[in-house]
Amino acid sequence: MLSKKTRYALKALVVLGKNFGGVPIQISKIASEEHIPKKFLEQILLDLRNAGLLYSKKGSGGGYGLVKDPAEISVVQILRLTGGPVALLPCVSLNFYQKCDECDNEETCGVRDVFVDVRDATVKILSETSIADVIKREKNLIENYTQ
Amino acid sequence: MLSKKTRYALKALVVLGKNFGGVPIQISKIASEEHIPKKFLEQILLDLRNAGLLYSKKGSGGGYGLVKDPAEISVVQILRLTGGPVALLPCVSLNFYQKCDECDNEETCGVRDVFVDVRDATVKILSETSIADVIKREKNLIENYTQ
DNA sequence: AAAAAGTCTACTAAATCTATATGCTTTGTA
DNA sequence: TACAAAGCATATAGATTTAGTAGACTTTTT
Repeated sequence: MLSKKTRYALKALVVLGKNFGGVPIQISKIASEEHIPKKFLEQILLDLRNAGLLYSKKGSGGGYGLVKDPAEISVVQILRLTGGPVALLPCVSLNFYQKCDECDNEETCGVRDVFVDVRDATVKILSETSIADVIKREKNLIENYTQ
Repeated sequence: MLSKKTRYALKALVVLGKNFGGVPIQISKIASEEHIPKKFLEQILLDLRNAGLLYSKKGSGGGYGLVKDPAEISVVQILRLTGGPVALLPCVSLNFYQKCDECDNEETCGVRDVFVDVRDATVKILSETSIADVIKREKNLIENYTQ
């Protein structure tokens, strides 16, 4: 399961992605639109800023904006920045690997082998999907929904 | 991430799967072989028994065994029995669905749409993989490893 | 100067997960 | 028949993680 932090980050990035190229958007605006606790969102956006994904502007008329084109930001990147492992087992994680306590030899673990496949399938989808793609999907869904 | 409970269950089922058709295996044997805390494993196997997956025999010479052929037990089934959602978002889970607190309309949520795809890919792999398949994978890994 | 907005750190509350403890029941066997 | 082996069942404790809150500070604009 993704953490709330990750979900909130994705939601916020979609908002910022739609606004790419425009004037900065305030935390409080994103928070109220997306029903995210403001102080929590503050921390999250700060992390994303410190990771170089967002720029910020203080003072009146300030707020946050994307540094890069939303087409250049993949969903998997956000999961890794905000949450942690994409894999379902620590011994299978590419970026948050941890040795399996109970396995004598994880090279020959059949369970692990299955979850390597799951990880690969998941990473494939999430690395091929950008914030821009999420926005496109949303548009398509809205079109078909109101028909 | 899978819980320890789920991992332990899978490990235990692999042991029991290899033994399918033989005499019952004791909790303590599985626990020591697989480095699983015995009392914890007790609870887990009890759950699997109550779910109809295992039979048990009390008293001397007792233990646990699979009720069904390991080829008939899918990995996804074990996750659902022991852990919970396979999906990465509650609003996307087939068996543990929960409404998204922050979404006004989840039918048109682009983020959700992406994680439906991820869920489908994961469920496909894990429902096509049985305990027998895990055992086969293990055998293949061992063969290639010792070469 | 004042207000708007982000920055930073610390803390707390709640939930969940992992594991342990204790006593009970059933079954086989000496 | 007694005893030991093994599972059954429930309660509880400890640890960890997550989610959210608080408060004081800095920068920028008007």
